[in-house]
Amino acid sequence: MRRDIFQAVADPTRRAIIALIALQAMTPNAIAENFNTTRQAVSKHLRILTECELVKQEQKGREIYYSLEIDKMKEIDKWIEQFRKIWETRFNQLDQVLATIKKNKK
Amino acid sequence: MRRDIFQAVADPTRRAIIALIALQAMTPNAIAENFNTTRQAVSKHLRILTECELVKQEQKGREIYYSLEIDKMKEIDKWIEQFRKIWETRFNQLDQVLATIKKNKK
DNA sequence: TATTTGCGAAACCGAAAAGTTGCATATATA
DNA sequence: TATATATGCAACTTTTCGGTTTCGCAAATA
Repeated sequence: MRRDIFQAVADPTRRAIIALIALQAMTPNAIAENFNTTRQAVSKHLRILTECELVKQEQKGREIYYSLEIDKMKEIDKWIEQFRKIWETRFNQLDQVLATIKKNKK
Repeated sequence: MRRDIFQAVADPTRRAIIALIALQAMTPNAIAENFNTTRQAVSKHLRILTECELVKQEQKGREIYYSLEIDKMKEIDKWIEQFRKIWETRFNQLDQVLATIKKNKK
């Protein structure tokens, strides 16, 4: 069981679930209605998402509402940041090259 | 074969390879030296990364240099963006709440 | 109280993935 | 030219993953 956030996000259904519950909490049944799978399959995805703390539960009677733990998503953003730095640097360099060309044309 | 960028990035070894070749191109042998796996395993990872266009090759004699296709990483960033919006909004809301508390204290 | 509903957990299955081994090919080098 | 080196590719094995089915439990409802 690897259960890290990148592995959790690798599955397209789980990404869809994440997007679905990002703004409002939903029950497993309600979530499952949006997909071509059974409630149990969704339940399994939710367990994986819960295990890596991407999702939190709130029990209301016999219903359980799942919602996104948005802060956890920042971990992915944090990993991406190192690459963002690279492409921003390159963009600035390209920008300078273009500026130089423009200057020389005058 | 799913071969999408999220599945590619799910593997920790592949993430390490990506980080390794982000700044300078490297040969499979040189990359493999950084891990506890065989060259063939690394080669397989590189193939997967190449297939989803995260990595590009440059042949030099009998050596092949692999480097990161940084633009492709933007796809992950793009997906994260929708959530960044959410947490930034919440942060601003929290900020307002704090400002209001401060104001009322005066 | 009996039945329905919402849910998680375990057992099972088929497909896919990750790693290993062995081999083929092309480029260096002695 | 013979050998060593760098690499990719295919076959095979083991593990993991996603899904379904079945079950049990608790809460709602008739």
